[in-house]
Amino acid sequence: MTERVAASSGRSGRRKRPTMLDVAREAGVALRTVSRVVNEDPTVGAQLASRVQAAISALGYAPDERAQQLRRGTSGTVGAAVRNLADAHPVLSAVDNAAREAGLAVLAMSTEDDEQRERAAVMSMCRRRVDGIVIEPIGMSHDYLSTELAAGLPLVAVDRPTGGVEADAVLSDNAAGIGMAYRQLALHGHQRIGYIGDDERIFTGRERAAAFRACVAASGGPLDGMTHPGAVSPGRISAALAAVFSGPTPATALITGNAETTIEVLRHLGADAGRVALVGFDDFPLADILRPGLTVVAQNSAVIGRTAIDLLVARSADPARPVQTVTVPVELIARGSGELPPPD
Amino acid sequence: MTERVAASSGRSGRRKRPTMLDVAREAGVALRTVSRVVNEDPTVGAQLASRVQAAISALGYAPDERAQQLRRGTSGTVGAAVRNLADAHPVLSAVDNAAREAGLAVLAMSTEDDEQRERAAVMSMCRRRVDGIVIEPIGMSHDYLSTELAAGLPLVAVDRPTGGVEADAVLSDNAAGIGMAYRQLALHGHQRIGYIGDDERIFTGRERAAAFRACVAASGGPLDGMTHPGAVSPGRISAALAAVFSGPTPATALITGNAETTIEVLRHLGADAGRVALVGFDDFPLADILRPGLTVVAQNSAVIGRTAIDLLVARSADPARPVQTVTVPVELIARGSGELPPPD
DNA sequence: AGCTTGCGGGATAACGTTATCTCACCCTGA
DNA sequence: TCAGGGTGAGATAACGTTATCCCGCAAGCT
Repeated sequence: MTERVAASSGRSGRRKRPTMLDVAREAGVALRTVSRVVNEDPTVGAQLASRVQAAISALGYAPDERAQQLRRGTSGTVGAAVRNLADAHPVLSAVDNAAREAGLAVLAMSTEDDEQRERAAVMSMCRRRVDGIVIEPIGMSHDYLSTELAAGLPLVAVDRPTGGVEADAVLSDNAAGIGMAYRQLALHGHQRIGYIGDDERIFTGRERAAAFRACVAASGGPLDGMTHPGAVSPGRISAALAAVFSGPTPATALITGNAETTIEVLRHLGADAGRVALVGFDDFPLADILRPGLTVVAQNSAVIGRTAIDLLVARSADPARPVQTVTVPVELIARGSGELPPPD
Repeated sequence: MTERVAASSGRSGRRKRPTMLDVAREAGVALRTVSRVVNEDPTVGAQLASRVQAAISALGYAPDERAQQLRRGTSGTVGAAVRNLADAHPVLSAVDNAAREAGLAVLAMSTEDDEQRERAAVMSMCRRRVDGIVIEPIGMSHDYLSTELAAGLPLVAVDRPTGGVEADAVLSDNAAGIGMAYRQLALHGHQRIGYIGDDERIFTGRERAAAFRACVAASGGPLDGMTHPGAVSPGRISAALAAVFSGPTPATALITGNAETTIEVLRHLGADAGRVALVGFDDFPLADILRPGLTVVAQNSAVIGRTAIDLLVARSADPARPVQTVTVPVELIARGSGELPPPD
């Protein structure tokens, strides 16, 4: 790592920031008048206002939002406790946009799929007195939030419901998505379809595996050895793949339960990836530049994010409104991999 | 979108949050004593402390961090103004982790590559009195920050330097990266190499294009028609590709100047992608599952993020220290696409 | 002229915390 | 018995805003 020290001698040390009082003195008016100008109170005269404005820009004054929040009692911020900040997160982006339109800033924190970190992040948000929290729940139990909820904290769960406490939630239609994937493969001649997905201890893993089993049962297909939920680790994926594609009646097609699994499966299939019919739950960037293109069940992140903020704002306005769960439809995007015929 | 209204009657309305004074009354002690207990001041007696603790948990009290910040004069928060929140952002993740270890929370805001939004985001952070800002600069000029910088705001630019004001910066070694890419292709027999990259109005686009030209000049190769900087739009990429691969001496290999360009190029190449030698600047998830695997020049996001926070903390401790620019090495990851031989 | 009205603008008290100062108290030593 | 120190805990003043109250002043009315 190369370090280059610039010629400049740096800054002039930390001066204290100008406060409203400084502006008032500079403009020769009372403190309260500066406040009025900042808040565009129409009762202040035009030439006096411009004098204050001049003082504001002369001093480079910017109001301290913490003090405003403290005084006003509202923070204008929503917390977003998301699983991951490193990977693509279209829902967070949608939340950010919707929040901005509602005049709210977003305090995003990563939970890294860790229950302790989720709790730490959420409690930190509470201490900051955010106006609401959007959470991708990790843990099974969110009892630690019951006091905050009772105090009126608007909380919206995204992707999975909260456990132990009642809160608004925005979920994707997991069962419908699995159904779409299954029907698409069946439509293209597949009778033996395998499923590899997330751990059933996780809500989405549970819902999708259950939906898959229901599809198989409904179509009268063979059930045993076709459903493989579990943690996303290279070893387990490899074993699951071996199980699905071996035995007397090997699968001819595969449904993967989330993006991570899909990618790990593709990694294992390697050069064979083009030969097996595959539909993945979750779209991801670059799914379209694979050969063949990857057929996916895509969640509608934009709608999910916006709905989450809508629910947050609604609860904020009326803390007593009934708890609501919104299910957002998913969409099948056919790109080729799900339309491959069986080997025969 | 399906809506389901749960049976529950919702919450009990918004109660006011308990304050330190409430705890003091509950425990029958003075306000100041509660503060001492919260801050683990050892001068408070054991049984009194436990009595206060009991009152705290009975009331579900959590200190108001805004008031603490106001009083203490520090916010324990760093702002992160990043280009994008929707796509993968390993640097942000590294910043988040490093900041957490330093006891700082991260207020992440997206600038969406928009100069106005960058400014709005940064000013909003300033109003929140963050202890420092990590920024991926968008605009050419950051003069609007000069007052804040003079007031001692620690500012660290990441990926690109700030314009018009002096600030610490963490940059990748763009020239070395382009050099690595060029040498790798030359090593595998390529003599005519093309470059498609970002607009030269953008710092990284400028640096990388310049480095590429220097490589070509140094190896005595043909320069004209080989360097194609510009905005990343499907139309321009398509035109650039046509230009590079046509004419009397078409290129046999390609360097792409950033991840966006790489992906757009792959999209255009389609089935031919496996036939052209390609090295991309920037690694991205899934680059390894393409066929052939994509050879890339990878930036060290983890080091970049950590260094940014280190610089921030250092400047916070000593506002007068000289401005510093740290250059982080890049790494070539050979996965196949950069090792393809020329067609002959 | 004296009174009301309206309006621009100033003093002051919150908001919830922490820092400084003060004080009451207990224990020790002479 | 009393001085002296150390210790635990309370009163009070900030931090930078905004909200409430109030006042001075000019104009319009009788």
